[in-house]
Amino acid sequence: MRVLIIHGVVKMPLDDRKKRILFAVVTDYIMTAEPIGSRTIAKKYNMGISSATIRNEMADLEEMGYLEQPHTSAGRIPSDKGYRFYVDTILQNFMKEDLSPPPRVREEVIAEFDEIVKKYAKILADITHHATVAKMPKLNPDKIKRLQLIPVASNKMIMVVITDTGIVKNYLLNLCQSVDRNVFEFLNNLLNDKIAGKSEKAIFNFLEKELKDTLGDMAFMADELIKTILLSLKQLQETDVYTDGTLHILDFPEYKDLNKAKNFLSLLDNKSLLNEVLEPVDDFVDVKIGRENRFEEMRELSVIKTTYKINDRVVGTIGIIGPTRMDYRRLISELTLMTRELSNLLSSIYNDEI
Amino acid sequence: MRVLIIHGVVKMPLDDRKKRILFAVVTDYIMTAEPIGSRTIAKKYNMGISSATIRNEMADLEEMGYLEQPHTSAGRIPSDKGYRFYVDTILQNFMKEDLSPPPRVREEVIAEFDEIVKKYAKILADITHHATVAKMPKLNPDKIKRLQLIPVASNKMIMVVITDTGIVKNYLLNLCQSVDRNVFEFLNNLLNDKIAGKSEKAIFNFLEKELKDTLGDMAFMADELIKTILLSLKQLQETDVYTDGTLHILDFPEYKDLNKAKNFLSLLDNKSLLNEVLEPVDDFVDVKIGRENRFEEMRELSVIKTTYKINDRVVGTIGIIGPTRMDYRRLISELTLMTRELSNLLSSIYNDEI
DNA sequence: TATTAGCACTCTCATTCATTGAGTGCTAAT
DNA sequence: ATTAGCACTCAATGAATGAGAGTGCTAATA
Repeated sequence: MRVLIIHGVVKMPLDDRKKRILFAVVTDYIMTAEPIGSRTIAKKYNMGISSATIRNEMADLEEMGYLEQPHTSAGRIPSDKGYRFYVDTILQNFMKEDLSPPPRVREEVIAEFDEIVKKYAKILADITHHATVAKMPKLNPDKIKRLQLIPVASNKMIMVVITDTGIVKNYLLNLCQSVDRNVFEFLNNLLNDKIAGKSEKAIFNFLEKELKDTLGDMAFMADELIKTILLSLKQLQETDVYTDGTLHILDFPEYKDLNKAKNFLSLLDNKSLLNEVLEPVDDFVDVKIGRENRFEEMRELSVIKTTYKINDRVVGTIGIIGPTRMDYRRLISELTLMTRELSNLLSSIYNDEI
Repeated sequence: MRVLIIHGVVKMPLDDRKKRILFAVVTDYIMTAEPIGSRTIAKKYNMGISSATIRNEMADLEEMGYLEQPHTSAGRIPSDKGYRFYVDTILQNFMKEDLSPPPRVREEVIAEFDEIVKKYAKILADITHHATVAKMPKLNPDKIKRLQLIPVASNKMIMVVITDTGIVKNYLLNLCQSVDRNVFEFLNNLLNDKIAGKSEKAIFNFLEKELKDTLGDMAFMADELIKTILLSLKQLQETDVYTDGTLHILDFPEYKDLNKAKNFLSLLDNKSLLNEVLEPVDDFVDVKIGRENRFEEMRELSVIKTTYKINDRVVGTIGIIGPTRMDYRRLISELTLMTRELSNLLSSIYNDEI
């Protein structure tokens, strides 16, 4: 445990009574969104001490940075540091608890990877009444499992790219000449030989040097093929961010101010920022409170996030985002449960055979 | 022209002076969002008549239903009927104008159909500062162009469904037994023979009666195939609605009230309602003002929409949605221009050869 | 020494009230 | 038919006010 030494006096950061008062402030503020005063604490959370004593303790807590006062004659509210203390305590308790999930009945699914993740993000938003964010996997080129060209007209074909997590992307190719149908098998074999499962470097090498020669009298389609394959590589490495339940934030009293609401909603529209926010963590669950977030725009927001996996391999992140005043205990619990289920489901579908 | 007969007196609905006053009110209100009074009109739009005369005319216009008064001592604002008159006049003028579009440089595109439409909806939202809505095509089963099964593991395969507009859907199939790779050609030929381009009835017939027999010793995969094909048929007939620029509405003074804003945003989240709202029209451009919309929730909203096409075949709808106070003239113009471009682009990519 | 009661003080919030200003309808004059 | 003039209406604004909740400090108490 960290110890503060001030003026030569060894001082434990928080004695038990301070801790209880801090918790009372945090939990009450989470519920009511109103600053809470010494008298209220004394009455509501019967502590067995008078409001005056609590007043003194609160002054201490404020000095230590755990509490803040919106203005002189208001009650106190938790600071980021206060929430942090609260969350750390909660997380410790979570760790101790038995985390084996009540396994739910698995539903029948035929859906794309993204659809499944989106569905879970939606459910999570529904049950938590918060905005949720999900990040879809980013893939390495060597995760390409198969490439398939499908003819759709004499001078058009569709290229389907399949990755090891079953993600499918497709691209329409317009060719300047017609292609005979029976060359497709040759092309498909060629592409799968040279690209599927190969490293980015090997793929580039093949595209630059070998492809044109190998194609022989079909060299006219080389450019279109190269362009499309490069595009697909680029797109596979783009991560997709999905949000749901964004309108829930309008129910929070902190966003009765339209401008604040607008800023938050804009932020939730900013996919590239969310993408960074959702960088995977290897912790059990990661909580960033207020200014702990790297972005200035998020100084009044908290993010609870965790990763979802396929057979213990991290493939994406899912999170909850809201004002710093949030019910961390409940949300952490809901998030971890949903994520565990999602991971189970994905693992059972996209098992390592694919 | 329609004529009102009241108490035996033949009365033209709007003489020229009334028309000019009505237009002044509409255009001013569109800009300022403030009720406008007789004196302001007299000064700002120098009509050559006094405010008192305008006052009398406005009283008439109100009686006729073209104007409304928010409260006794406020100015007037246009009613739905007033906007309707304004819009009809505008549309007449639009019809007369030369509508040949200034053809822009066509950019290089490799993207899916949906992506292109979304991109145009986004641009439209950006330039109009309004929420835009786009409806993607709904497809008939007989528009399936190709079905392709792609093996990805011994007991897994992906089914790719391609329609005549290049829409690609894909489904992962989990089989209970392994399938030898060289049966795929047989399966692909079978499916394309029996399903691609066929009517819904013929497809059902094939799935129910022929499939199992034809498969022979691969009958074990029949159920999975049937399930997947039926799902894809269902999904192809689902229309997709996409929205963009929804946050622009928070800039309108009518949505400074958080509850109104929330209702509007929720409505824009309601895909199935938007889907109905965007039912295609065969008009040049369709404007629904306030209560002209079939939905009670939209009584204070207007929708401007039109269809986009591939070679004169309607494939989807794109629209602008906002408060009844909107700049109809400008928005109609922007919408029609963008839509014409979109149609051109789509026609050039998905020409009838596909 | 730690706690508590008591009190003066601060600050927000809701309410009230008067004022202002834009707009109207009506009437009488042009 | 048009306009000037006037009394009237109503929403919006801002100042004044009081209530209420909370604090910090001091002195009394266990």
